[in-house]
Amino acid sequence: MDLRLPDQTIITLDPGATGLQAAEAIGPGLARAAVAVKIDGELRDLSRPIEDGGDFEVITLDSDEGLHVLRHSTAHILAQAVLDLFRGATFAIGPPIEDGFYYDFEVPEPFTPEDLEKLETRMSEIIAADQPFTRVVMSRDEAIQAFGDHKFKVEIIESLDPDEVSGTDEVTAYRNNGFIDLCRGPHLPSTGRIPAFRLLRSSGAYWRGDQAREQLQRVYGTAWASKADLEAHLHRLEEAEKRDHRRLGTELDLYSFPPQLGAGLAVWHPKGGMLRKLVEDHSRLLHQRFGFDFVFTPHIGREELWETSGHLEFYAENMYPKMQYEGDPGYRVKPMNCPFHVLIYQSRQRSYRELPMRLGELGGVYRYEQSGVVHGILRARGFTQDDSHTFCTEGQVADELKLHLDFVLTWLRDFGFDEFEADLSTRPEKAIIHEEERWDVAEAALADALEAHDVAYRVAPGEGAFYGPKIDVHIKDAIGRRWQCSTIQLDVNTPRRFGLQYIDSDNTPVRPYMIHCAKAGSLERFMGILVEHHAGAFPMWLAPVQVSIIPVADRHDEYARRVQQSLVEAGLRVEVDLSSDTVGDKIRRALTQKHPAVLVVGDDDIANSTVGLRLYGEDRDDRDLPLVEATNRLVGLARRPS
RNA sequence: GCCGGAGUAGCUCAGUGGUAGAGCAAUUCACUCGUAAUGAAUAGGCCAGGGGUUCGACUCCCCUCUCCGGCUCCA
Repeated sequence: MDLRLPDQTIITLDPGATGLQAAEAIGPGLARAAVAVKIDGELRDLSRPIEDGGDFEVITLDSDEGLHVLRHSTAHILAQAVLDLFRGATFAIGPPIEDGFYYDFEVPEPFTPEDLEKLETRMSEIIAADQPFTRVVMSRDEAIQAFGDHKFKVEIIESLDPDEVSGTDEVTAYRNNGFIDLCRGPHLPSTGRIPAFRLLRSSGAYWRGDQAREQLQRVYGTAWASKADLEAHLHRLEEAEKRDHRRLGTELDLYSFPPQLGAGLAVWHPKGGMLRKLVEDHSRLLHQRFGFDFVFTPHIGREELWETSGHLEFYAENMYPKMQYEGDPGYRVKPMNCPFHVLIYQSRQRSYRELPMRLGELGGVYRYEQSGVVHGILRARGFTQDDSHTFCTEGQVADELKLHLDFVLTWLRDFGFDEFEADLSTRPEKAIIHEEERWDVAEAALADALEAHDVAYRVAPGEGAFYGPKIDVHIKDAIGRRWQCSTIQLDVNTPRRFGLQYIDSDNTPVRPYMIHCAKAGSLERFMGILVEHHAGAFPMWLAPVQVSIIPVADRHDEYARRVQQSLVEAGLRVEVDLSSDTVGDKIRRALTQKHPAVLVVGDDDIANSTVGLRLYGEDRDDRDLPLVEATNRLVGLARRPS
């Protein structure tokens, strides 16, 4: 049989040769590094015979697929250790995930940190024993027999679609020593091939993610191709912790979450308030540039409004309860701005000549999030949407969607994000919408808009809002994490529910389409992402304090204040450090606060009208710089991006 | 909401069934200094809140609140 290698060379082997033998035929070094092989795109164990030729690739720990195999095998060993050490434990599922793996168990008592240490020790013993993994093929009935003591495994076996697994009524399992686990594989040749792993934490998880089902104990771990890689990964986790927006919020004095306010509710301190103002200003500016008019609407509205909009039907669990005095109709705090904008549209009769009508608002909304999910300002109960609603004709939909996408991408780029991925979410099953053809038009228009902007996207079938399909734009931050921010949703339902119409050129009433769009999503969440993305060291145009001035001694205070005055007149946000600390201490404080620019002024500067300039992130300073020149440079650096 | 962990000075954290500790920050004084911590002194606490057990609770038990890690959900 012939195997075609990735470089297109062909090697010829006897049929039935194993993947390992094939790797040896290529080279002994490769064979030693091999953890699995890939034949015609299918990952397989090294020890498994190859019957027919095809495209062949050796998988090592240098690739994501190799790490996937490594982590999957490590998860098996975790399960093996748990079953060894905990009487009465049974195991559910244990897949590899990004950067690691987890395994879910049903155990009488949750795992403690000490338990994790014991498990790591046991796993190390299993790895040291270098037990070979053996692939076992069995019939479904045999498998149910073999896993009879483990109810979750039996449930999995019974739910497997035979056609999907192998086209036969067979399932596979992997055995090492006395331990066997149901698994599609592939696995490492033996347990000794795991170079480095660590258990990270345990937590609760539901069987199949269903709150109504058993609560299991999930153990998270990670595994890497080398001890150095593991250390690097643990270091990255620490770095992520250092840029945690809650920690930086305290350190940089941006915002806090007073317990007296309740979960998910933040107060913004002066520096955080400045950050907000800058973000809000930019939002208003771009709205205006893209042809949106700003509106203002109240925080509460009659409950009836939410009945009409359908939110009480679909969204009630996230809404705060009704506020009502005796004899009045009862009010709800708004979780969304849409119905209010609809009311503006409806305030008088509309003509086709007025469309598209684009209404924008920085609207404060409140949502009752489950207590366990609130997370700083990334997931709050009160937040501000940079919301807009566009009313347009069917013929305008495609162009409007393109304009909205353009707006969204401009916004994100201005804040320093330039890697995007989009999800196109299509009609969900729960959508109780009669105008199906409108859904089809809408979904096609969104796909067109994405293609017109050359944004990579994937289709998420059935994940649209109940009122229409949507595009969600995800950004990648400085340490590679993906965040969902912007959303553009085409709404075919709200105009119908509110009976919206406009008078067309032929004097007939027509129902408009509606487009919901949020660029940041939640301004607070977006600012949290900004804090983590920049690790608190904002680009100069966003920095609450742009320049701090440090007089060397207190006889320089007056000059420092004059410099401040002159920079403020140039439009900069400037602080002077008038404390009696040493220069080194003041510098340290300015750097810790991540101020973009530091000006040190002393005797020479007073004599020559100069300053010493040091920029954040540059470990050097520029002395004897004429103040005029420094001002020009700083003003240039502080310019907003678009 | 569920599972687990936690809450001690503004921040980071020690501590123990017998009257509460450190570092940083703060305040005062001295120092007046040229690019990441000058020194000394002072002040600061209903040990999250409420019940209980106990001669005695910050410590043990129960409830509530808030936070953390997940599940689930989502902007």
